[in-house]
Amino acid sequence: MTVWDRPEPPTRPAPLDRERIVAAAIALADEGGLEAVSLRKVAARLDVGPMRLYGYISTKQELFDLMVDEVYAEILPQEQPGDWREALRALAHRTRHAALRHEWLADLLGGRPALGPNALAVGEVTLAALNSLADIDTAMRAVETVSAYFTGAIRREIASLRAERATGLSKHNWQRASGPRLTRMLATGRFPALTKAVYDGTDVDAEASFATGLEWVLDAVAAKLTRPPV
Amino acid sequence: MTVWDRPEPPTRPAPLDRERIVAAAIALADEGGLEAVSLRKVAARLDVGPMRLYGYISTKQELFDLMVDEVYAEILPQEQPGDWREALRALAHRTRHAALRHEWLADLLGGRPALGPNALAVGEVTLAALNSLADIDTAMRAVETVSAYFTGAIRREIASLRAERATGLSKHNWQRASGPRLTRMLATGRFPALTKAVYDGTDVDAEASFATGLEWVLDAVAAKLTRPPV
DNA sequence: ATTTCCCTAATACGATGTATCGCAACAGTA
DNA sequence: TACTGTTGCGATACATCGTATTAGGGAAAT
Repeated sequence: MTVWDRPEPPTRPAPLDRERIVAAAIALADEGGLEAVSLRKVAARLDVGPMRLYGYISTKQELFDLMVDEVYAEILPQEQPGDWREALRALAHRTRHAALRHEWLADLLGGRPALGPNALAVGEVTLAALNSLADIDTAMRAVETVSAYFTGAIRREIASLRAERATGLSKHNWQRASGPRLTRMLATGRFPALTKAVYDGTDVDAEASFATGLEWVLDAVAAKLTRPPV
Repeated sequence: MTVWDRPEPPTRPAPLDRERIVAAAIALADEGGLEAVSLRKVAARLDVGPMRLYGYISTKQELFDLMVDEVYAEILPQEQPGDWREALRALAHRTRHAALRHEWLADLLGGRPALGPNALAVGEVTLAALNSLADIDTAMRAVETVSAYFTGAIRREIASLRAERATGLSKHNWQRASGPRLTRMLATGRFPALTKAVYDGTDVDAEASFATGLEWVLDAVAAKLTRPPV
């Protein structure tokens, strides 16, 4: 019996697992933003019927959760950081860089509790860095405060970045020059402080402004950590 | 010619303006969250064809922008606040309360630059409160830092609130008791700091934790404002 | 060899955002 | 008063989406 006589084996279904699914979804999101992620497109990229995915996730939201946790793996520092301040600073900057690599992360950050394994691991090393310096409650408050800051700051930065991209102008230049409505509103004189800020404010690098605000918040945390040393 | 003889006048199209549209959209969002807002449903609530809305907005995203700016009208304080600290504190708390009234705001906050008239007005009074105390750049940094904090904190709070609502348990109790996977993961011993936080941490009121973190950040800002008095 | 069962793919459904098109009522002119 | 142009509204249409349901076919069990 030659090869020609034997029928082809039936096409086996493409092997699949969550890792592959999440990777495909992240690739789509990196290319076209969150809105480019549809279960149908993810499935297509894996040569699979859309319904197949429901064996691995039961809702699109769960896919987003998995994507976020995958990014937390990038955020998790490889080596144990030095002191608490370095740990929190690193967490903030690593999260920011992850969001710059995966802008869609900004849309998801803080949107729901992150309870995946990698997110937990990040939480663990972060809390651990504060272990010996404060009681648990203070430590949690510190982490939450810093996290709130950088979550909000990252979201704003990505939002500005997208707006710039959409208009093709830097935010500052846009406000000053062609944003016609804004220019008109500022010209009304009803917003003197804003106007001064727009025209006289220094254009500062996004990373620098992020870092500055972060150090302020870290200073605040430091004050609370050392005040009652516990 | 009696009334009976005269034909009814032709049904005039329902009068419409942005205000009505936005109000309908906000009502829908308050009832069922952002995902309950569809142009069709907004139109239906106004007894109008869906396409009619495109005379007033050109995209669903624009409707969201209008909704957000409408909420900024609630956030704008009625009386001029006292000192800068009071101004920033009030801004934070008023935004938080607005988000508790309109939970969907948390999904939109920081998602894109807020440039509507009410948002600008809020920005104006906020910046104005810092006018005499710092140069423009410092003032902007202060506002941005505080805003980043409360934006992130509000998002987290609403996210937790929804998660609690979905499971019917307080976050703390849920972690401790029935969240089976989380309990199992903590039991592995791989997350000692987290475990301690979950089991030994005090359950604190959301508003108190928001306020505490806020005061920390305000302390930090105060330090930077007074250091170089300018 | 036959039957059972599970997994896959196909089909189906209701909903969505928005483009397009045709019409009907009004304004202005003859 | 008849006619014509214009404007803006509604209906229809389309591609897409998340997901429920169904039917089929290969693997495992008998």
